Amino acid sequence: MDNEKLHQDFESYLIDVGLRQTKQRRVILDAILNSGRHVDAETIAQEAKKIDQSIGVATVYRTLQLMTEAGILEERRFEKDRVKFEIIDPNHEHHDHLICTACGNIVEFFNEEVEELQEKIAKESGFKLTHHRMELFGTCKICSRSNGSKNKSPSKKKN
Amino acid sequence: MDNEKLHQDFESYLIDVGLRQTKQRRVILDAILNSGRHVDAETIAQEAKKIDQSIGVATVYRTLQLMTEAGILEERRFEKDRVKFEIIDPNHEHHDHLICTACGNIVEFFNEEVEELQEKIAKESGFKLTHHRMELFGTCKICSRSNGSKNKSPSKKKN
DNA sequence: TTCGCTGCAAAGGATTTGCATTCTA
DNA sequence: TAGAATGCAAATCCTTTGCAGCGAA
Repeated sequence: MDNEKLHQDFESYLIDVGLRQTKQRRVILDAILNSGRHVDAETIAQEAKKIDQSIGVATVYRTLQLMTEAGILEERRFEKDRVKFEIIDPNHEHHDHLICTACGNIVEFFNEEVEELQEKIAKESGFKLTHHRMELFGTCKICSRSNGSKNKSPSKKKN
Repeated sequence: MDNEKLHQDFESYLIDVGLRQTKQRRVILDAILNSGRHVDAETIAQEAKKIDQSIGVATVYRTLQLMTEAGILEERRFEKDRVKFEIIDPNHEHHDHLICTACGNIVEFFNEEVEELQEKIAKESGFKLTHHRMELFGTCKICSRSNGSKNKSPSKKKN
């Protein structure tokens, strides 16, 4: 992932729609890049505060929404409560997720057959697809091996 | 769908786990049956109040959770905020959903290839699947035909 | 200088919880 | 009768909003 390009893409978007570039927006994008894939707003806010203590949560939420509109971020709702954000890499295709319910680990995968099948199913029902998601829940290799007796708190592991 | 069987299944579950049968629980199950597939807690609560005015929302939420644990209800999170509930018909296989983002209509579908593919993908990553979901978003036949200019408020239609 | 952006705190909205009371088994 | 279940209201928790001051263009 090219961090510099992301900053450029975001700034281009801001100029396009007539919005302003601010220090906070740059800091928050860096915070996201420092936080790993699939992170929630709170984690991003904490990371942003490490760079600039004065940044408020409201700005983080507003910026996250803006970046989603800009198409550089995508919202994911794997869990009941928190929304997680993921950077869209324009060089990679759409992907889906495998989620380990024991340790919380999330694995991304891309499968051409799934993509084709989705289009086929939509067509059969007369739907014109805009987007889709496929999420597989289960236990990952490691957690399956440890027999499910460990790793009691899935929500603790941040990724 | 056999309403009587559902009541029986739920009561069997209550007995099994040592919980009590109450008027409210029966009423709430009837309310769900009266509300259609994919309804949120608020709608169910309203429907329940039609039968028994005194039923509180807390009881509805607690009962919904209980029924989910009992395996007769499943939670669905198609939208950002509200959780929707769907009765699990034990005679039918697992299914996935097509969601019209214009009118809010939800179409259920079952596709054997999808099921097989999911298992295959999980196996490749060493995951043991417990459950999965596939959601296709787009515009349905009717909304596509009306050119997207109508049906401004997807959230209004309850189903 | 304009008016978009920000931080702060207060507001929202769905869901949960504490508690005294009611009711099932 | 025990203690599970209920209704009510207050509490949560994430997210959004109002507003006055700040700062980018």
